[in-house]
Amino acid sequence: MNLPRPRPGRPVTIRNVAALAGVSVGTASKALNRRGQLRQETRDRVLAAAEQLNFRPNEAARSLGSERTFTVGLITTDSIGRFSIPVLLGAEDALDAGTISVFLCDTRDDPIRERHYVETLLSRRVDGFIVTGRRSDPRPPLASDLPVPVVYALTPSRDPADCSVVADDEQAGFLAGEHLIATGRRAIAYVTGPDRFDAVGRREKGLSTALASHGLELAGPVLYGEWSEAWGRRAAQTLLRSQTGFDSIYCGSDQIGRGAIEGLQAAGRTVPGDVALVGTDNWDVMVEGRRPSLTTIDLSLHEVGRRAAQHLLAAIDGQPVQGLETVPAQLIMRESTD
Amino acid sequence: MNLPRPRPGRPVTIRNVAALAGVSVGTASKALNRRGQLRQETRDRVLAAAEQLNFRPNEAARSLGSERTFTVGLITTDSIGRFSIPVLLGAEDALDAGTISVFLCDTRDDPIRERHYVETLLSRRVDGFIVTGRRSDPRPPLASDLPVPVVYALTPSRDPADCSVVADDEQAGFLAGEHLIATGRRAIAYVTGPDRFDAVGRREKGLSTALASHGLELAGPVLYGEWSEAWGRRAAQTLLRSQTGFDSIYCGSDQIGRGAIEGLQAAGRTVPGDVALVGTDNWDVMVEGRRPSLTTIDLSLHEVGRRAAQHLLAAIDGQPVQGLETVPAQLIMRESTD
DNA sequence: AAACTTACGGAAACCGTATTCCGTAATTTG
DNA sequence: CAAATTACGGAATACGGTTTCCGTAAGTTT
Repeated sequence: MNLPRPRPGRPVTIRNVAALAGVSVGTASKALNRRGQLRQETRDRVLAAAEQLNFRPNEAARSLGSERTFTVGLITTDSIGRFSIPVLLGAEDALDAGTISVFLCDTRDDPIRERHYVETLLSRRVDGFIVTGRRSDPRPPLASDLPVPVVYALTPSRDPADCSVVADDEQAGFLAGEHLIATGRRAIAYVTGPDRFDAVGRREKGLSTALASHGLELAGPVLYGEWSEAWGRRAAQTLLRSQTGFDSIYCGSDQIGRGAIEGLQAAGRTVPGDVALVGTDNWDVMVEGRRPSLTTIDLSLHEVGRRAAQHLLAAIDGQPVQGLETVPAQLIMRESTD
Repeated sequence: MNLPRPRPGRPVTIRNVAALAGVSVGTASKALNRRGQLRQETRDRVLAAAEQLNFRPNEAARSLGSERTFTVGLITTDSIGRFSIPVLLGAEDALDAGTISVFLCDTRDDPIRERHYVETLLSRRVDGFIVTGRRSDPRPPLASDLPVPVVYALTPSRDPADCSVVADDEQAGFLAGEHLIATGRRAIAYVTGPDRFDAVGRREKGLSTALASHGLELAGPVLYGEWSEAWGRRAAQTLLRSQTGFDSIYCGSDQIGRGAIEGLQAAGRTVPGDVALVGTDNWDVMVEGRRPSLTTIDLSLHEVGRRAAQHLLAAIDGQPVQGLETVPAQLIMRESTD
């Protein structure tokens, strides 16, 4: 056999363990992986040797034989922003259970970087990809004919055959509408971001559906603007100046919601007394930053990430899922509605 | 030679490339890596074959021979929060230049998870670790006698021999003080977070130094509280009620700063007319959310991450750096000071 | 006690790539 | 034109594991 002694400064190999335990490499491997038929005494001897040398098997070497690397690539297009973080953490939750490690890559919306990362990760033989981004608008597929499965989280693929997990924007609008109606509001306005965002339209649809089912219509035209507090403030003023009668607002983000609260209060209106408000995102800092705290719709991004990771694991396991999955949103009630 | 044809559904190997090009594996390897002495025609033939088969060398296999994996572990203790993100992005910037991939692990402040991740990443033979967290208080070293270098970013190691890169809290306080004095303020109050945070004390020290150099002292006792807007509001009221004369406040976070602005305005004071304010963190959403926008101290966390990664690269390269490095903060002037 | 199982553990092949060494063919030199 | 270089590319080996195959020794059966 003639096995080597540990070389200082270099990682301990299974050969060193085998040498110390006085067995062959093959036997050592079996002992460490609880395979094959070995005497208990032999197993123990090997395990003790491994322990003593602080042996850690080289995953790269293992994966050479075994098809899988237990590694996935997580590609985010938006610099790890407010939206991708919960998705990322949710994904980590699910992957962790399978003791899978995550390569994180941030493309910063640059297709060239994206291409480069995909290449790099393919060289590392990741078992699959999760792709996420800031917006819920569809994006082009990562690449055609990749050798490993891909799941899109939050930002779906434009190809309907790909597996995508997204938030339920339509239901978000619906929940907001139902809640406001249930708490006695009848004249609901909708203040939101730029209308080029798909989410903006989908939420309107859900909101309108809720209203229609009670024989109501939106109070005034939809107010499109930016996703900012400043826009929320201005929109509130606009609403007050216009002759639109309204007793509540559904806001497309918590930032808009917070701005709207400020705008209303500055004009002497009370919340929720005169006007009730529902935001979107459940962003702690915005929602709790000011009195009254903001009732909001939580889009369950953590769950979006978790489901995406689960689908990826299934696909890696040979059980791919196709098409779009929508994760339910949740209403979180706070002080801005009653 | 007898080389195999590509097996469908399995990654293309260098053998397949060699077979297609009609050369041996060794020759194919040389051609692909621009090594050895080969006829140009042969190189081209191999490269063409690789191209045609869409060959990507297996990094795991490569790293088996070569000491290095071009991979580092990034361990964050705080669920990828507001503070670790810029650090992380800065690190990515620096690592990207070396085409190094990043394993991201989030320990969620759990030492057991941390231990587990370290083991996992060591098995994957990462070339080094970057450790980051939420607070600037020192933490215990990642582990003793790790076989690879570690650099701490933002959160320094308790062992002074370790390499840590941190923000300059003392200078942050100093800059705030100098700026307020330069703009004509003489009575500066300090509203901040819990005094168990090291950063709180260090900023006070810097602030006091600036004041002392102009023959001034802090206006009233330091107001310790939470890192929240609510505390900022309350602290403003407290200051107004107390008989402390003050014409400006240095706030330990932008959230506190924003709350303070609200508190002052609610009491009829103008900012910066009656009271000037400087915040800390340069958190866009807080700083720009409300008029007047907030002058603040940017702790250069992105740079902290970048430097940490650079030190790690150097250490991996055999040029380790020991001890603490402090990255300068920057004053960002906006409307809350004049 | 001879024949047959079973338990145990070693040898060897394999995973994908890089590298060292060496033989052969082509080219240059005397 | 023979001898000495040089150019080229194949074979072998190493990297760190896992797995298959097989031989030997021990235990069981009749």
